[in-house]
Amino acid sequence: MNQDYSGSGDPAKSLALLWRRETNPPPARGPKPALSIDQIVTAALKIADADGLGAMSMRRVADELGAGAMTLYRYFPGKGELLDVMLDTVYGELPRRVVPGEWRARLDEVARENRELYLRHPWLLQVATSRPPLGPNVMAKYEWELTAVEGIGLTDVEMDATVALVNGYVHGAVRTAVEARQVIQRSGMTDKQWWLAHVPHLDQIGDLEKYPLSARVGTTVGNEFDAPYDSEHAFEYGLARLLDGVSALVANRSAPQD
Amino acid sequence: MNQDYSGSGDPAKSLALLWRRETNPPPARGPKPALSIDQIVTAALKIADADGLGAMSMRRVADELGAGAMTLYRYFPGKGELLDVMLDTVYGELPRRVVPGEWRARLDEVARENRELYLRHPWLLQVATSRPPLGPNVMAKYEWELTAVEGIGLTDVEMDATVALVNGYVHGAVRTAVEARQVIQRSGMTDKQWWLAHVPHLDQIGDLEKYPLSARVGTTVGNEFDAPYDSEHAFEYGLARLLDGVSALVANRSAPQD
DNA sequence: GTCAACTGCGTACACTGTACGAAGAATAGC
DNA sequence: GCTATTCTTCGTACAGTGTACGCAGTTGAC
Repeated sequence: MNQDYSGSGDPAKSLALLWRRETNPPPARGPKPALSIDQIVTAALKIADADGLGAMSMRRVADELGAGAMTLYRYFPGKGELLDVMLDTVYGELPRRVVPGEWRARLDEVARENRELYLRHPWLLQVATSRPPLGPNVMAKYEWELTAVEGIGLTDVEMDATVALVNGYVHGAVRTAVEARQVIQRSGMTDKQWWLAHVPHLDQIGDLEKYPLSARVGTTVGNEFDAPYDSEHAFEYGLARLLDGVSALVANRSAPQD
Repeated sequence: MNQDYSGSGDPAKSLALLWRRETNPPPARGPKPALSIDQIVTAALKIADADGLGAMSMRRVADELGAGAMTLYRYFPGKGELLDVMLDTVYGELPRRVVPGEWRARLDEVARENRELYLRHPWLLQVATSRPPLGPNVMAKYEWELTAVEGIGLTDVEMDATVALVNGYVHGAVRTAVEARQVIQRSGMTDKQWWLAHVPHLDQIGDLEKYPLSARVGTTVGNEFDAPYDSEHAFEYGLARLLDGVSALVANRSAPQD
């Protein structure tokens, strides 16, 4: 679900980092810093993108920059704050296109842009965002997402809930897809191979006839997709259902019949 | 998203553990084992429920049982297999009620039972389930979930996708709720306190007027719920939208008009 | 030239999963 | 009862983690 990391410290310090504002005038005496916030964030992003959050240790980031591990603590209070800045930074990659026309097209765009972002930076899926770092890109993202559902008859509360619903949906769908992709890599087995390795033992142990629906549906799905889980299809199916559901609410709001 | 843990080993050994089948006759010579699979799983569940998956280390589980850490490896090939058995065990807590009447009531029950389970065992949210351990309760759960959408006009593929959609939705909704609950505990601040601590600095740093929708909607939501995120409301809202979406599909299937 | 202020970073600590192998216990065969 | 065999328990070790502490060395003001 989440790493525990999030900048737990002083809001002033965190916000200064996120918006790249120096709170104090630069010190007159002493050596100039050899690194910068941006350099460290870039190095950390490179590692997280390539090898995952688990591989992004302070030592590894420092190595990447040819520095000692403790040096990073001159720039960030801790790993949590580094992660906060990484998050705000990649949110900056969102094109944030505002699609003209219907709200549904706009909300669809929100879902797809978020999906692309998660696929490009799968470590995002591990970052808790219930109290997001209030950097420029986090703010702009929320504003853009609200724009998609503004002026279509929803209340403010419904607007917020709808945006959260779409975000949550995309998060879950991509998590499932990425999990499936990673497990193939790690295990060196496709889903079909994995299944075939289990069936004979399962058959010997349990009464497979007790699960007739699972057997029927599992077989059909397996044949259709050559895998128990086809992520592309699942994403499209789920998004269509979700937007249909929102559609019903919007229709109800614009033409209430009771 | 996920801990990397899952029993990566030999299917025969994993399935034997899950179904509690001894593959070989019990050994004649040597001391009798002092522990049992069930004892270890019970201890591990107690720790995970109380303090989270992060606290559930092999050493801690062993301590709980008054044994040495390495002793556990006589019973489980590794931590992954222990987690597999834990997962199958808690799935056994699902009442798996089959609600009579409409499919929607059944699917609603599926969502709510899963929600209860996640709330009772939040560590479940951290366990990757793209290749679930094929134990008795995992199998029964899938069969029960398919029962909810059987015979309402969906194809096998749509049945599987619908069940996955509902499961994914519940996972995401509870994850968000649990995250919010935990962050309050850890930080000792309510969301409102946290927000109030940030606003003055934000105001000084950025141009808050650039985010008019966020300001308006954020304020309304904050007033309405006394928190940026009210999990009960969010769950109900999202589930209603989702089932409405499925409803549209089911209606289309039972009365195709094109 | 002196000194204060600053940066870089080595070391240390308490954790993790688990490979290895030694120590001890229980039984079979005599 | 004795020995050999087989099995269980678990101490130690290793390569990791985030980061507190404090020392060494650099820079610029006076």
